[in-house]
Amino acid sequence: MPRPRRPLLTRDRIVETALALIDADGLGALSTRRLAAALGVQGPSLYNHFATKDEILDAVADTVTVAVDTGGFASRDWLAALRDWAWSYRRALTAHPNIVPYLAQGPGRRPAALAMADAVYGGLVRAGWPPARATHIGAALRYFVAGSALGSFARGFVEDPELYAAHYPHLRQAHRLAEHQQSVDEGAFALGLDALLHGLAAEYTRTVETVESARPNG
Amino acid sequence: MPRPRRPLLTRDRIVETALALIDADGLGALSTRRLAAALGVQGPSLYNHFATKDEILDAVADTVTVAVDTGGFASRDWLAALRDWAWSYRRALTAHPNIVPYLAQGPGRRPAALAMADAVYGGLVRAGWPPARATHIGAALRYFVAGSALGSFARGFVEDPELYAAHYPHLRQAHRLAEHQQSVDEGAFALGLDALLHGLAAEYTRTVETVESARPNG
DNA sequence: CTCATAAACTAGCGGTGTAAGTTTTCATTC
DNA sequence: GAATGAAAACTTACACCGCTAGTTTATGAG
Repeated sequence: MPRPRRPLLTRDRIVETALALIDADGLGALSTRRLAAALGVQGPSLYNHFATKDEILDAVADTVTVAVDTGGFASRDWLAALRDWAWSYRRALTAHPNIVPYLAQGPGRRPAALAMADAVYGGLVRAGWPPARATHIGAALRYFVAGSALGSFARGFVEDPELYAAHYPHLRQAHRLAEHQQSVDEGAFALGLDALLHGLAAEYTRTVETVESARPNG
Repeated sequence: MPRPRRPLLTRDRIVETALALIDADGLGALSTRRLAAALGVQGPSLYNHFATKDEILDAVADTVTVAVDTGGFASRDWLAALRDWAWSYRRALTAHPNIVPYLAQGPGRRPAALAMADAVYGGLVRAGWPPARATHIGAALRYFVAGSALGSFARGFVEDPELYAAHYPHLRQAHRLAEHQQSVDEGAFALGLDALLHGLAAEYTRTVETVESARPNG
């Protein structure tokens, strides 16, 4: 087949299909040939639209990040904005858990990931956090969200009662974790996020507010 | 070469060499043939000692986990034990960052990972946390530690000043993050961990201690 | 001494990412 | 409207991947 009258592929169609395949079968199951086949095309044709497979994955990762809402930093106080952002971030990642290991490597050059970092960092600095602190807070929350979406804690345990009964006295019920996967993971996330934000709020009153009220224009 | 007089391979030697290769060149660069070559042997010979490549990676991951110290749960109060454990866990992972994506998938059937989960969960329950809460706390800390070791926050940003200057007003200094990688990542971890533990301590006094003092044997 | 097992080998299968070169069509320019 | 260059599909091919099968020989147990 030579060049078709209407292009068979577009970047958008490739990314969309790649995400669907990753969601369905996992990151490891995405090969250029399988992706091409799903698009009704031969493997190397993809390289007319992307330079490498990683470039395709970057695009997929960025479409996932686009769904993250950082609007709170423009309209709400920093603590509420952080909470909203963290939950939105988590929802975006858990909607496509199989791409998270790739996405968790950092923003790289992906526009949506950079825009997100920009909004979070800018919002924290505007709220009065020192720049270095703002970096730390953004990083800490990213650690937590990425870690929570990366491997489901609950699914990480094998469903094999005998394995635990033998050697791990406190894990007798661990094989049941998979049943309640979603509630375990979400409960752990909610608890951890609340604790984290609680601690940050305390730190804020201890450092930022104190310093500001001591300044002439505080 | 037929069967040698003294075996050329042992499981330990394979695991040790695999970890060294992963540390040096990354998880993706570990192939059975390259690993075998580093051991002075042909690729398929590895399968006399391990059934699959994943089994090798499991063994590598578990040797990394062995270094995590959970001793605090036997000797210290739960909050100090959590802090010690989290730092020890982080040190163990950041010593071998390239294996973290594999390790972060969960304990599976790896003995050291299961023993760690057992110690943490047991310690928290013994301190008075309700079992469901103990699960959440262990998971939340694992999220945070794994996320922090997974992709270095600082290294996730590309070293390209122009990229940021153009479109991301608050990230003008982001290209410098890589220089201070270790201090950024450690600072973010320290801040986040302190905040998390601070929040958990507050939750403890609010729920566990209150309930215990209300009980006859409180 | 016998013999099953262990531990190396070689050969090979089906899969991978992607480079190279071919063909035809589209879009632009003279 | 013809010429031309880029675009978008193709086929072929390379080096690598995890792993299986079958071969050879040394070891260790009965």
